[in-house]
Amino acid sequence: MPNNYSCSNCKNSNCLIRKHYDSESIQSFIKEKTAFRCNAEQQFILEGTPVSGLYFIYEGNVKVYRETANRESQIIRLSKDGEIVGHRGFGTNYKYDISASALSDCVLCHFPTETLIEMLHKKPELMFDFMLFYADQLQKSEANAKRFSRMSVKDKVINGLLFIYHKFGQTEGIFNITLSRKDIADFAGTAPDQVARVISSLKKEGFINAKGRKLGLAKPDELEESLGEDGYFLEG
DNA sequence: GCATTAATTGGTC
DNA sequence: GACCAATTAATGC
Repeated sequence: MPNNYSCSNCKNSNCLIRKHYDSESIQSFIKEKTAFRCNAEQQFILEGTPVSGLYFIYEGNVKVYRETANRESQIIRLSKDGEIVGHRGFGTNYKYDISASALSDCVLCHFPTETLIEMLHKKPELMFDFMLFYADQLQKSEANAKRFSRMSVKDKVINGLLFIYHKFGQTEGIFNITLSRKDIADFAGTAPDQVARVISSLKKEGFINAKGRKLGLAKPDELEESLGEDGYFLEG
């Protein structure tokens, strides 16, 4: 590899490839991996495009989304270091059914489909980890579907903010991820102006920190309690 | 600093 | 609660 984004330098303990990369049997496959930089806002998977393989986030934050006919978009997942992107299309689909863009400057690793398939056959432990991963994703996506029905706009937004808080954390009271109001809206399943309203009311109640456009939670625990019994969910 | 773009607020259905 | 318009704030150059 021409750069230093090799698996041996990788610090993502949650990466499935990283976990098995010492194994002799898959060395030759790992050499086929390509790593590349992706600037913030840049799209690297376009819905409807032929599946080329699987992406792993070496570094950075990414959004996975789908665009509807009238140019509305729905964020399906927010992903960070070590996570897999494009797995829905892997194996069976000919085309990607989602789009993906970088939310920050990223480094992405890419494995061609054939390479990965051969590698999975060569290394049953890796195959097993992938199976667990897919099962977990399925479970989460079902939990996710539950959330979307019957929840007020305010709760959707609060839920989204709590999710961001838990997944990405915050430093000095500000989220470790940059999201526009539109991104938050697309993630929570509402419109940006609704998000703005909820945020401004939360600000008045002292639940939110703001630095310019960036946000953070001031009292996450209390905010979490303010959601009803079945309000909060955790997904990965 | 200024121009561009995003966020916010208010109003209407 | 969705949609639109006007104002205001933040950011990039």
